[in-house]
Amino acid sequence: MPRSLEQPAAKRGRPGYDQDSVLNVAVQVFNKYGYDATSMGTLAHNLGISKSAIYHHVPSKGELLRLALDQALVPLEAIGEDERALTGTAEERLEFILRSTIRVLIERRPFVTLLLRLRGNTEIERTALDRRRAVDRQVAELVVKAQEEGSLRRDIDPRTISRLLFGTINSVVEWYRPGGPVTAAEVEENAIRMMLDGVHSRNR
Amino acid sequence: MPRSLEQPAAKRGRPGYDQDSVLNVAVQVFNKYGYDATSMGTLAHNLGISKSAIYHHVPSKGELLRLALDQALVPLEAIGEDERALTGTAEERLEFILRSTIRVLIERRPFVTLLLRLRGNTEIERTALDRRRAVDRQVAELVVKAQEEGSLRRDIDPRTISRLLFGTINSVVEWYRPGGPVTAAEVEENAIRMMLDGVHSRNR
DNA sequence: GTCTATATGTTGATAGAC
DNA sequence: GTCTATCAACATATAGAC
Repeated sequence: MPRSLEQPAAKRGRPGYDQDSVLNVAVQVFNKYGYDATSMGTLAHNLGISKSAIYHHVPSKGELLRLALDQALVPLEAIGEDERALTGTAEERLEFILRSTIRVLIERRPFVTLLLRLRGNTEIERTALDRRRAVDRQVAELVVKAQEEGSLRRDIDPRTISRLLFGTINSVVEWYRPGGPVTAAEVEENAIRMMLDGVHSRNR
Repeated sequence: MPRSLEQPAAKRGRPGYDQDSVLNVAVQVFNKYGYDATSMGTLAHNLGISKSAIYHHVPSKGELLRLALDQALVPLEAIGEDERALTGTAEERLEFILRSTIRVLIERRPFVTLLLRLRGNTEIERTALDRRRAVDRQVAELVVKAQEEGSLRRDIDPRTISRLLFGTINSVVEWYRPGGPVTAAEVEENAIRMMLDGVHSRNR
């Protein structure tokens, strides 16, 4: 069971890693250099231990990736199972999912970042991408329903809408940093307003 | 001097590559597997020639990347130097730049895709990222001016606005495919409308 | 939980023939 | 413009001691 993600989990004295603390450092390093460009040697150096010591905590580099991706996918999948994603108008459900996605994206930023950059080179990556696509599909369906409902504009192809919505939201991982000039709640609110109402001023 | 990018450039008989045709194939392969995950062996296989034959056309893997990134950066930088990006209201200039960026993104999709996925691991990558950031900065400044002008909403931090705008636009490379259900002109128009006016229907 | 060695394959790149 | 042969460096992963 994963511990709190707010702080590096363990890492008390100095080394003395457990799987969680290795995972947290690994994801940071993967995001900095890219998963493929990160060797177990580079990772070992960033952990301050030897390459072989990593294999005490995790059986392979691929498994390290799988564990990290799960940290993003589990909460993302949970959104779609929440009651608020399943009841109410399509507009309400859509907004709930968009807001929740932004929140998960920020709370688990390093893990989601890793997920969003996958290329599908290995079976592990392809499995993760399939799970991600299933999440995306739910939004695409809600966009169609919201258009039929009359709450979303009908002059734009629904697939284009849902893809641009995800593009907007997902880009947050590339620039949001905790402790920066904008709080997580502000990012959520601003992104939602921009997506729903646009950037034009209303008095025009 | 680069030739037309519409068709694979050369590749008449079968092999007989020149630098441009090697570059076009290379970028496709880089985007499929990721630059770092693509070995010269994989690339050679996709080209149908041997590894060493590639080195007749290009001195290194890094130089192949540099040439590809230039194909994206040159037209992106040209947008900011166009007269329409420098005259008129901030709103007009911003819309011109956004529309032009979407166009370049679609016209040079494989090259821009490569640029957008860089991690900055090598000097070549860092130089390209610097050039990209300079392009982004121009938009960020225009957003501030458009807010002062009164054409853009003032209740959202300008940095957040410009970053979400780029997030929306840049995501196009991940799903737009020529010959697909949506034309390039439609993508441009729809993305602009969504960014400026939002996805909400107007009669609410 | 960590280490030093080591096994085994793959990497980017070169030499030199055709 | 392409090839085969080759190399040193580096990759992931294992063995076994402390």
